[in-house]
Amino acid sequence: MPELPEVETTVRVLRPYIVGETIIDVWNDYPPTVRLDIDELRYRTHQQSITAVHRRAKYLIFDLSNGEHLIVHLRMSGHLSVLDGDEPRHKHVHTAFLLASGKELRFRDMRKFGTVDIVQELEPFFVKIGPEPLSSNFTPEVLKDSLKGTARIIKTALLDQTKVAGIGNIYADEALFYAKISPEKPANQLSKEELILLHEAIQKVLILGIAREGASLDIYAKPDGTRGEMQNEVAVFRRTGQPCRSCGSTIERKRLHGRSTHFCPTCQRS
DNA sequence: ACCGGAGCCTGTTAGC
DNA sequence: TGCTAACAGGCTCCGG
Repeated sequence: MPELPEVETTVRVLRPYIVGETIIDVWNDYPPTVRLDIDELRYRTHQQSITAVHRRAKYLIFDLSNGEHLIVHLRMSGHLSVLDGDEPRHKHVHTAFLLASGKELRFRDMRKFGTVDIVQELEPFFVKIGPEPLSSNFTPEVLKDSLKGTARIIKTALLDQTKVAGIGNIYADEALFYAKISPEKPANQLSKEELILLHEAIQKVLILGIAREGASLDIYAKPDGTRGEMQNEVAVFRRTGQPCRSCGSTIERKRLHGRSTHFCPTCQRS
């Protein structure tokens, strides 16, 4: 489940291997991944060099020399790597960008939920996406504005990418734990103090996640195949039945709107 | 305008 | 032990 820290880690590890490479062809054996006609993608990326790689929300963005932007979303099981073209493709690779150097940017995706897109302008593509939680523009006031319009429970609101960008199930649970807020509290009922705590907690867990190079709980790994370390530092996520590291209470799990939610019933009372 | 739920996938795990 | 069913979860679409 790549979330902001996992995508950011992918960008950082990939960058030195991919910037300066030139795309000469695209291979694909599962068309739904590519959100446009495959021949059009091939045409628009042909002989384009990759000038930069960056991230917005959970999307990876490859800037091309013609000014266009290749956008990849890893969704549940996506993984990007740069390998020699003569190495056999893993069976879950469904899209590959053939590079002039003979290498390939390979998109492995067991669950096939991932997407590849290309746009001329970034802004329209991200028009519905909420603020970047690690940008200097993201303040407790911005978080308050994002949440004031919704009576949904805070756990669900945090997963809504139009409210705040980049948070998924792991970091939502972790942030709510550090902010000592019940996942079931209505988002628009958070006090000013709670908004400040939640803002701080969101940044804390995302920064820690990036520092640990992501959480390899299931199949997430860095582009070079090595694992992140964040799974060793989670406070509540998938720690059901284990003692809370703060108060010793037993961590509970509850299904909220179809998402498993982990929390400490003592620390996260209100 | 907003919300909840189904659907998309397949490897792993739980349960009979 | 061997099978099936449930589960995992980000995002889009659809209906209320």
